[in-house]
Amino acid sequence: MSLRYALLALLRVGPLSGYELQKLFSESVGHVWHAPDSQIYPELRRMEADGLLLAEEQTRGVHGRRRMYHVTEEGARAFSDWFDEPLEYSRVRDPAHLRAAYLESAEPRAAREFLDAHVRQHTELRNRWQSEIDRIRSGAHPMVERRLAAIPEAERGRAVAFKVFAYEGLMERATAEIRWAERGLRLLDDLG
Amino acid sequence: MSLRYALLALLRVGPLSGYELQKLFSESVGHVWHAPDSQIYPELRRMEADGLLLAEEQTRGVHGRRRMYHVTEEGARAFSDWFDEPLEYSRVRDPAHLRAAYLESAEPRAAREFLDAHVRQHTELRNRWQSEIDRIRSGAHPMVERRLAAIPEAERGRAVAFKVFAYEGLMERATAEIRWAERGLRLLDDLG
DNA sequence: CTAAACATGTAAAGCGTTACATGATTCG
DNA sequence: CGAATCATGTAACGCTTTACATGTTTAG
Repeated sequence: MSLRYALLALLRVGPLSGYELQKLFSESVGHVWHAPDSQIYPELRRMEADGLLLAEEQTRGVHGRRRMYHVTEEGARAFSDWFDEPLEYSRVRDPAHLRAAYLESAEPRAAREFLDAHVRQHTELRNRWQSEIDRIRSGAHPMVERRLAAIPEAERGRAVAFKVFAYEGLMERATAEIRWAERGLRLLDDLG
Repeated sequence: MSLRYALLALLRVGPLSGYELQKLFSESVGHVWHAPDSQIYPELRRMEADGLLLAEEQTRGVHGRRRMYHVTEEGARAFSDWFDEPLEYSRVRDPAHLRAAYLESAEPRAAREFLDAHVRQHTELRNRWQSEIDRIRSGAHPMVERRLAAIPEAERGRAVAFKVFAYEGLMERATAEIRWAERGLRLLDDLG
C-alpha cells in the first residue's frame, strides 16, 4: 500500500505520464521503495479509480497516446494523511541477516564470500548515496529541483536540508553494514 | 523462498513439531525473517513434498496427534547449498525511509512524531538485541544451546562468537537508526 | 471443570515478480 | 530504414497477510 504514496510523492510536484513517472521513480523514490513498471501502470489505474488521480488523455503524433496523471485534491489529502498515520514496524524480512545468523554453519570460504559481497554491495550503495547528496547540494538533482521549483524560495533551504538528511540515513546504514561485515571478516581470519 | 531455509536452520539441530518450531521461530530466526504460523504449517507440508523433510506422525494422549519433522539428507544439502548461492540484493522496500524521504512536506509536528517513534522503535530493538547477546554469552539462549549441544565442544566457542556477531549486526543497525533520527529531531528544532 | 497450552490447518484477498506482448515516434 | 526511446499494459504464478476454523491435552 506504500506504492501509492511513493507515486503521489512524485506526482504532487506536477503531472507526469506513466512512462515519465516510471523513469523518475527508479532514480528517486525507487531507492527506498522498489517497483517495476508492471506494478506502476496498474497502480496508477487503481489510484485513478479511487479518485486520487485524474488522467488527462493526450495524443503524441498521429496514433501515439499517453495519459498524464494529475493529483486530485483527494490525492493530496491522502498523501498528507499518510504522514499522520503511525508507521507499522512489524514484518522484518532480511535475507542478508538471515544468512548471517547461521554463518557459523557455513564453510569459511562461503562465509568469506558472503561478507565480501556484503561489503561490496554496501560500498556501492554508500557511493551512490554520497553522489545523490552531492547532486542535491549542487542543484543537479532533477526530482529535487522540480520539487524546489514548486515551493516558495524561503522554504528551499529547509527542503534541501531534509532531503540530504534522508539520504544520510541511507548512508549511515550502509556504513554500519560495511563496518559490521568487515569485523566479520576479521573474525574469520582469527577463528577460520 | 527464504522461509524454508529459516525453517531448515532450526530443524537441522533436531526434529521438531510444527508447533514447537513455530514457538522457537518467533524468538530466534523470526528476528530477521518474520512468518506467521499460517505460513509455517503449509510450508512444512511443501518441504515434505519436496523431500527436504520427513514427517513422523505421533499421537499425544488418545486423540491428539502431531507431526515431528526431520531434516532429510536432501534438506541438509539444500541448507548448505543455500550458503553457496550469491545473495540477491535487489528489491528495497522500506516504509520508514520512504516516509523520511518526504519529511520536508510533512507538518513539523507529524515529522517529530515520526522521528520520535523511530527512536522508540529502534531503542526497543537495541535493548532486545543486547539481551539476546547477553543470553547467548551466558548460555541461557535455548535455541543456541540446542545448536551447541549438536556440535563438538571444540567448535562451540567459534559458534558463540558468530552468533554474537550476527546480533551485533542488528544492534549496530539499530544504533545507526537512532543516531540518525535524533539528528533529524535536532534539524526540526533548528528549522521548524 | 476451566483456562492455558498444545496442535494443525484452510480460505480469500492482496501484493509483488517475471515473463510476455504490442505498437508508435523520433533521431540519425 | 533501423535503433533507441516512448508508451502501456496483461497473465500467471508465488508469496504474504488476515481472518477464520477446530479440536485435544494438561495443570491447577
